[in-house]
Amino acid sequence: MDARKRKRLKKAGWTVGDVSDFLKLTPEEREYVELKLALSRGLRLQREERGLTQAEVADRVGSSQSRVAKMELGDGSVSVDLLVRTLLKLGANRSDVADLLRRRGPKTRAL
Amino acid sequence: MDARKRKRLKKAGWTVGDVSDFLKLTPEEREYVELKLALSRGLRLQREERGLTQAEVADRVGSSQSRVAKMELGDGSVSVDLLVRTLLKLGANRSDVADLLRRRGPKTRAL
DNA sequence: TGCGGATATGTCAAAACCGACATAGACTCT
DNA sequence: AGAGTCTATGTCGGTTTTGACATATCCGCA
Repeated sequence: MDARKRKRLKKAGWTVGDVSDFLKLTPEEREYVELKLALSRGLRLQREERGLTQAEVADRVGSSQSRVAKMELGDGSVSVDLLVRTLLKLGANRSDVADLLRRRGPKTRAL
Repeated sequence: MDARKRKRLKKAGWTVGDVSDFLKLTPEEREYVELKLALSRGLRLQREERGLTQAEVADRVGSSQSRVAKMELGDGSVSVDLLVRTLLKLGANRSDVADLLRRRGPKTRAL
């Protein structure tokens, strides 16, 4: 990859690693990852809006701080199922979840 | 989020039992069930639009006919995760999934 | 009525997931 | 620097989910 392009991308919020990693995924895999990250971001936003800690959220939804951290990071050990159930327990409804799915992540906006 | 409770709701059509069960669910549980049913219906529609059998879909997404049947029925043993991954493998994207989530089911419209 | 293709239901071993715990890192105070 | 608070990471035993298989039920159609 061209050095100038790399520099430009970095400035725009990209890292070179992210891009090449991305390109290794099949379309379905990429959609799946992004879908999950959209829910992750939504969860973190919900929590921050309410000024809660991860431990408090964990309490509220019957989980643990470490798992909430993993949820917000889109960790591989977290299923879409868990993310959805957690969001619903925090008061979201189907339509809220649908909204989150539509939202693009900050890193992919530049595409 | 007990799977037994969900399972009791999977029967098609209106019966007195189903309705009273419905009223026993917490809001989160109901949202979860409906969200899942929305994806189930979406999957069946996708399949029927393409004129495929459950066995063919199973093949295409690396599963089995019986599991596809369960997916389309919103069976308690099927996770939202599996439904989403299956839809994506059939060519849907995040936005398509979001559309499905928003759609109300024919059975709940009468409420 | 009986056949054949499609869908539904039940079960199970293997894989994936989950809550919990320990611990490390990041950050802010004093 | 040390203590306190919050978030990130690694691991693990118990639970849930999954593909596969067997079998049953449904639905035309001859």
